[in-house]
Amino acid sequence: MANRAVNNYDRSVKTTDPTQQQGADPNAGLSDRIAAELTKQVSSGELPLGSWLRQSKIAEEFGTSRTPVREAIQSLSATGVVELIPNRGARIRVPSAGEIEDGYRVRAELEGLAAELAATFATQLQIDQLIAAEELFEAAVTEVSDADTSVEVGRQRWTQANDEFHEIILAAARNQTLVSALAWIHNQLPRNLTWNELGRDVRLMRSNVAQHRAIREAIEAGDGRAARQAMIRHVLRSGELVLLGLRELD
Amino acid sequence: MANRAVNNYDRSVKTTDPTQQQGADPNAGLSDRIAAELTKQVSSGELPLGSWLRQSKIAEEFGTSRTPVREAIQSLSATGVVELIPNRGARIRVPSAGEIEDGYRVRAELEGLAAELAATFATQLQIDQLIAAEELFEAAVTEVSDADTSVEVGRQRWTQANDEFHEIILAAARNQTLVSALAWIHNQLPRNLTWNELGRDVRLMRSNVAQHRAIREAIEAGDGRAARQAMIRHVLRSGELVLLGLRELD
DNA sequence: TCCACATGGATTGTATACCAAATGGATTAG
DNA sequence: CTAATCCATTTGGTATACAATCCATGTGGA
Repeated sequence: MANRAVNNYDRSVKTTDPTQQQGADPNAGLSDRIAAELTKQVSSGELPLGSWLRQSKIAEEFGTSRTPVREAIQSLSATGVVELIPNRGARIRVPSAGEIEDGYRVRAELEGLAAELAATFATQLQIDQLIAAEELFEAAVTEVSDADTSVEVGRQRWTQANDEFHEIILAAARNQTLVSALAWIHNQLPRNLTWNELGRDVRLMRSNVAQHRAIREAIEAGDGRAARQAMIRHVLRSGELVLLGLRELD
Repeated sequence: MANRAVNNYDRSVKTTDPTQQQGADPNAGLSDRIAAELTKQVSSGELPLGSWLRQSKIAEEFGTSRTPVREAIQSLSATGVVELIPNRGARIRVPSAGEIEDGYRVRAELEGLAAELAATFATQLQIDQLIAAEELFEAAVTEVSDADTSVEVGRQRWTQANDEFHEIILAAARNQTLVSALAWIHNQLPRNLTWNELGRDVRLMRSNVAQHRAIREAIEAGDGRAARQAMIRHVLRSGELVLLGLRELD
């Protein structure tokens, strides 16, 4: 019925994975666009972990039939965003403590590789971008310390800085499979877990900023081994923080 | 019409990814079963790289309607087995040289981590299983050297030994995310590429067997760092072999 | 009071039919 | 030999129907 027209500006061959990035989707494939939008909503926390994905409701929201919605859900299941329970539907995966532990170990390895590669391939421009991201971090810290500004602002600022920092390193690593692999693992491990723990304590944030600086310095110095080690430590500490937060819930 | 009854021996909650392993599918979800079967056929080379997946034909083969087939294809696209060309259909992805290079770099890292973890966690039983796999390797080598037996037998034997060897290490690593991550990358990089190069030259095979032995010895000695290094070298060499084979085609 | 069991509503999973849009190749015109 | 046109095939999406399944709720009995 209410069917919005599809704009066909541009023919793209679309060789990459659908749900990979948060970027606004081009033309190809309603199901892909729905899948991408849903993953974005999961990552942003707009859709809470453990909640159900009702096909009819989603179809209504997007103004489509159930068919492309079901295809999208299949994609989400394949990428691990969602778990499929037979005859019950799709539920947004809430990782167990064990899965988080395992996941951060793998993520550390991959990001460590990215840092090592970045140490040999990074351009001066990318180094400068890393430094800019660090300044964003410090801005976020002072914003949180400041009693005036809301917590939400600080959260967004910090998240953005963090995303940028890691994405710059990833770009500098010049390995497309690595990009895909990290996108994959970000679907397994919900992104924002870290902030929940970090945002409480300014000392933790300062420590975190220092870790980022150490990574950048190693990359700038072209010391691949040091960059890798610094990155691995950084990611593993984040994982420990998240696990600590989980154990508090008992 | 011709609709086979579905056996419901066993209710499984099915929390894991659908196309993950090659194992025969349980109950849940026709689309999942189709996706799993198709990925298996791609991995085994039954479906050649670059060929098209025709919805109608597949639907006919499985005795279903197009609906679950389309959902399965969406899953395959999400896992990277297939590339989706708008209005043209799904084609089995044939990775470029660059993708293979990047992919093997990532795979080396992940398998290296697995080997390191295995060095600390492997049980004596698993060590024995690794040794058994090594004997399978040697059997395959002699079988290939022997002019009587067909090449296909040697190929299957070697592939099985290789799969077993790496799966045992993976099991010994005790990290479920790592299992999933390697399953993911196996969908990006078709599995059997290595054999095509390895099978030609018995010296290459012997060298390969030696690499496997070195890995096992490091694991047996509990030397994580050595196991990681040996595994990384092993995987990277396989990647170089595959790349050499590709360049020959020019 | 509490447990076992039937019942009904909601939702998924699959089939079927239909059609617009697009694509690549064949055919035809220049 | 090239360019425009036409056409068969295939996808992508809508709509609808319906069996199977599951869960919650309520009912009856010990």
